[in-house]
Amino acid sequence: MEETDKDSYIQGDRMYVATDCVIFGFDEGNLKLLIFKRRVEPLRGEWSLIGSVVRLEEDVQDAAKRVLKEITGLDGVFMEELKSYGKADRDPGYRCISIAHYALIRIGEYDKELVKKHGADWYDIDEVPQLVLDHNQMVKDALERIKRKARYKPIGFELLPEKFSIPQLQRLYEAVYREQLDARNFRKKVISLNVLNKLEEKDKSTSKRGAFLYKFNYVNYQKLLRQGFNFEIS
Amino acid sequence: MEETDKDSYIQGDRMYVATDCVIFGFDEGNLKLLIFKRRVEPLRGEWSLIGSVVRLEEDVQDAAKRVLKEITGLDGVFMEELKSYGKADRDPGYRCISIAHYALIRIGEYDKELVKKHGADWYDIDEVPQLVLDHNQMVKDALERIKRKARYKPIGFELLPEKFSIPQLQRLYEAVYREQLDARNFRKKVISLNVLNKLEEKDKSTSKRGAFLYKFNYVNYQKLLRQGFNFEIS
DNA sequence: ACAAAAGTGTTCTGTATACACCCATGG
DNA sequence: CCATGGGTGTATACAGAACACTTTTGT
Repeated sequence: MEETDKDSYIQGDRMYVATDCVIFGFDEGNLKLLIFKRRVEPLRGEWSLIGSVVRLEEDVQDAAKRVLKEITGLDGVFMEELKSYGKADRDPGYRCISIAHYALIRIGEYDKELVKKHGADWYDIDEVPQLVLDHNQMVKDALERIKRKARYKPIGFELLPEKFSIPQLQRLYEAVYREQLDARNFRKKVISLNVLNKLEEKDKSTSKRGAFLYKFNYVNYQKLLRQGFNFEIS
Repeated sequence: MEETDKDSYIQGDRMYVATDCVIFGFDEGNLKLLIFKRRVEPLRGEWSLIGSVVRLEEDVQDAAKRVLKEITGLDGVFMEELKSYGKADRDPGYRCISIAHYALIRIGEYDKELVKKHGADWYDIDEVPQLVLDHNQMVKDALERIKRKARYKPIGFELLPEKFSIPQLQRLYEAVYREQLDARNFRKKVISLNVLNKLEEKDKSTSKRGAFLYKFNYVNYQKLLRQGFNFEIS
């Protein structure tokens, strides 16, 4: 389990390596963060990112994937190393460095039972409570990272369902950049990249008229990547 | 010492945390890398990045700084975390993850005695020999990082002496990007950023006419950072 | 019929790019 | 006097930014 691993190891004379996951989702126009309330000492009752000690025989990256899977049931989603948190005094209990990772998940697809069972919950990114240790810093760093990353990688598609409308995509970018975008310019830009396949279907959930749905075209995206391109949108 | 720390700790039942430093310099139009030849087992005689185990009471970042200082005598130079290398089998001897860092140093300023004493040497970035473990991968990753970083931060100034000419700066960018740049456009671009103070002096080392020297204006650079800007040069 | 979101084009402006010649100096 | 690298300006193309109205349809 995410918390017990760590706790069962407490000793004062050695270094522990852990990983903590900053898990983002997107829903109803808001960027969300998955956190959980600790049920065991130390720090019982405090909000925390989800993490675990890295096992001796386990790749660090695999540990992060394991954590994500344990709490959301998901694998194969976008996940990347953020950075390490290695201050000697970051954890008052024992010497532990954390290699933080961040993940972008489709908020419709996670395993709700599992999340509930672990006492985890989604928080709007503006309403994240105080977290244990340096976890708020991790969230801040991860946010900056995805903001920057969105400029050269189409990060948004990881967070949306398979079929999505252009206004939906725009709301996502607005949530990440924290600014309003011009609908005409936005549409022009994303369509010009040639990585969207328009479907016949419409999404009628947000308007009477309905917005056409699109799918992300991974083949064209690969081509684009090879050429090098700029996804800057503002 | 950079190697002995690690070696004196060998045990099979625990996780070690190390740091390895990718140290770049720039000289005579070439980007260079500082590496050293191991003098003790294991892997005696092999080329390696410079690294050390992170001490129990030491911040990871401080460990990286310590390593850099031990071998070059420098501190206060630009140094940043690259990423972690956490494969369970990356080091056949024992379980050790490495938090790699990269540094950009002024090649005229390091302590030559110290470097020599450690068996270290500068290699042209195109002529780096095979290194131990995953160190070649670290170098490759660091190179990609500085290439990308150069697009939004004026990374070049860390590698040049305090006073430098515009052609010198251009050669540095050419070495990092691995492509020829147009001298007129390059000059136009860097001057337009308003972060260079022109001096009266000239550098006559590369031409008879001499090229005016400049200093980097950190105050204006801070202003620029606040506005957000694009250092893209090509 | 009206409210509410989706969808559509054009103009302007700034910036990146391409490109060729004169300048200053030491030898 | 000439070889070598330093320094300068202009024209063109392209991409980002600003901007307002029509369409659709459920209620």
